[in-house]
Amino acid sequence: MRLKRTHFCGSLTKEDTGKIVVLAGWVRKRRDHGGLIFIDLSDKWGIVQLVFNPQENQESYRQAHSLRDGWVISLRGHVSLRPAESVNPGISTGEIEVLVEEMEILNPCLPLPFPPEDKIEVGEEVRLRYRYLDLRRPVMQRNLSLRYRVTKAIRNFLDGKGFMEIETPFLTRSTPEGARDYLVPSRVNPGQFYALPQSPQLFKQVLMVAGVDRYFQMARCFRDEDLRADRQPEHTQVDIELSFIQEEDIFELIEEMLSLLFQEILGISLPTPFPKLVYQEALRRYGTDKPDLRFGMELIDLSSLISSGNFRVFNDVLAKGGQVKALRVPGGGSFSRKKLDDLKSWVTLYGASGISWILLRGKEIASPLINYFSQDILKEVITQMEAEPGDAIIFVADKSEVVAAALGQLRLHLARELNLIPRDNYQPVWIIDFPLFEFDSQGRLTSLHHPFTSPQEEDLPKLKKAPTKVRARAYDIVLNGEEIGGGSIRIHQRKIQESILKLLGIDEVEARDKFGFLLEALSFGAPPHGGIALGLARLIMILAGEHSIREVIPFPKTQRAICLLTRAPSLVARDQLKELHIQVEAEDAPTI
RNA sequence: GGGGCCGUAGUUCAGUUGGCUAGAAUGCCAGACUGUCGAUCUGGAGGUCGCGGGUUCGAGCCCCGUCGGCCCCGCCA
Repeated sequence: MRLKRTHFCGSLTKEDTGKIVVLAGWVRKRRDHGGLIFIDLSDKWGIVQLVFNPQENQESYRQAHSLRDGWVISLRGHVSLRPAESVNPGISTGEIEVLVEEMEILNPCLPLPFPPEDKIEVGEEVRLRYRYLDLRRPVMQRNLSLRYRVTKAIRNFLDGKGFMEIETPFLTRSTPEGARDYLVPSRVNPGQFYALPQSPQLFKQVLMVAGVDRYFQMARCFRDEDLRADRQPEHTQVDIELSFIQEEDIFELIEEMLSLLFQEILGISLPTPFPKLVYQEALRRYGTDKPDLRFGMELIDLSSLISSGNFRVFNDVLAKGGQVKALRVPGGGSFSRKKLDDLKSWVTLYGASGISWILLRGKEIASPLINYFSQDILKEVITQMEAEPGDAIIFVADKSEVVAAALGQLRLHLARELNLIPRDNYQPVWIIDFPLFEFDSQGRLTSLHHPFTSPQEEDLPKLKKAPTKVRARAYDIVLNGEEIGGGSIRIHQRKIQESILKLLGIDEVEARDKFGFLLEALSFGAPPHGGIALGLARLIMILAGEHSIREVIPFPKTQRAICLLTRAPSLVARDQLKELHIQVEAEDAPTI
C-alpha cells in the first residue's frame, strides 16, 4: 500500500472542497458512461463518489475500467463540489465528489454473493456463511458498534460505583445449574472433564467471601441446550455481585444503569423506579413470568360467573378444579370461522384442547356459547371483559397452568398480528417473589432459580412442610416481554445452604464433593450478598430493534448449533482423541 | 425427542394434473455511451431442481429416507 490514507470516505463534506485527499475502501458500485466513470467508494464511515475522467488523468481512468464491486483500492484525488444538479441528497457526502488522480488496486474481489448494503433479500444461511460480508452492511456495523458502546457504558457506570471487573475460569467444574454442560476433556487427568461455565455463579459468591464487595464481569456462559431466536449455546452476561445489600440495592443499581443506557443510546428516559409484579400475579394477569406490558389484553378469570351456565365443557373443567379465563381481542369481532379454527388448533401447541369465543359484531353477538348461557350472563361477561363492539372475547378452559400458557401465548400472538404493540415503547418490570422450588416432571423438588438462592425469611417455617410455598429472594428484570436478567440474594449461611441442598435431595457426601468449597467458604465469614446477571445480547437486541439475538452477535450459531462460517463443530484426528483418552462410538461418529 | 414452514441459476423467487430444450427479476460477462448515483441501451453466459433411493413409458412435481435453514413445543440460572 503506497498511499497513506488521510480521510475517511463517509466523513468528507463540502468543507473539504479543494483538498487533496487519500482514501481507501471498497468499490461499491461502478457507473461507466464510457467517457466518464463514477464509482462509489465505501468504508466503515460511509460512501463517497469517485470520478474518473480521461481528460484529468488517462492512467487511472484506464485502471477504473477493470474495477468491480468489492475491489479494494486506495486513491489520491481532490475533493470537488458537485454541479448543483448532480447533488445526491441521499448520502452524507452527496454535495461533493473526489476527482481521482492516482489509484492503487489493493485487492481484487470475486463477484459478491450479496451486496453489502442494508436492504438485501438474502437468506440467513447465506449471510452466516459469508458473515464477513454480512457484517460489512451498515446495519450490522451499527449493531456491532452498539454492542461496544453498551459494554463500554456499563463498564464506566459500574466502575464509577466502585465495582471491579474480575475474570473467572472457563475451565471449571460442572455446576449444579439446570442446563446440560459443555465438557472439555482433561489430557493430564485421563477420564476427567472440565465443564465450561453455565454462569460464574459460585466464583462470584466466593469473590464476595474474598472481600471484593463489588464484582462484575462480561461473562461468557455456555449451555448445551436447544437454540431459539433468543438463545445461543454461548452468550455473554453482564454478571454482577455485591456484598452487604438487599433486593432494593440491586433494583436501584440496575434501574440507574438501564436508564443511563436508554438515555445514552436511544435518548429515551425510563421512568424509575420500575414497576414490580409479584410472580403469581404476573401468571394470573398475563399467563407468563415475562409479561410484555406495552399493551393491555389481560387475562380475566370468569370461572365463577361462568359456573352458572350449563356448558358442559366449562363445567367439567371447573369441577376438576380448573379455571375459565378469557382475553379481550380488540378488533377481533371480524374474525372468520376459519381464523377461529386456526386459533383453536394453535392453542393446542400449549396443551389447551381448544377455545371458545364471543364475537361482538356491531350490536350482534356471535358465539357458540349463546345456547348455554342466559343473555344476562353473556352481558355480564362483556361488561367484565370491558369489551366493545368489534371486539372478540376468547376463552380457554383448562387447569390453570394450561390456561396461562395458552392464553398468555395467544395474547402475544394476536397483539403482534393485529399490530397492537406500540413501537419505540419500553416497559421494564421487575418480577419478584418467585417460588424457591418447583416439582420437576419426575416429581422431584428442584430450584426454580438455583440452589444458592436465599428463601424469604418469613417463609422459612414452611421449608419442610410446604416447600413449594416458600418464596425466594429472587427477581427477574423483564423488558417488553423479554427476560433480560435475573438474580437473587444468596444464602450466606452454611447451615441454611446445607438444609436447602438436603431438601433438594443432595446428600452430605454429594454436597461436599460438588461444592464443598462453597460450603467451606460460607463458614469463613461470608457476608450477606446477592447479585444479578443481564443477558447482554437480549438487551442489545431490544436497543437495536432487532428480533433475533443473532443480529447482535458477530458470529452466531444456527439452530443446530453449527457455525456456518467455520463449519464448527468438526471431526478431529484420531491422535487428538487418543491423547485425550476418548473413544467415540462409531455408529454416529465417523473419524478422520 | 416432537410439530410447522422452507430448500430450483451467484441471489430472491415462479414452475399447472407427473409430459417439448426448467423460467423471471436481479447479479455476472462483453460491447456502446461524458453527469450517473437502482445509470441506460444491445447482446451473452449461467442449473448436481439439497442429497440418496423408489414408483412411473416419463419425476423439479408423487412416495420413503437423509442433510441443511428458520419458527415453535419439550429443554433452558
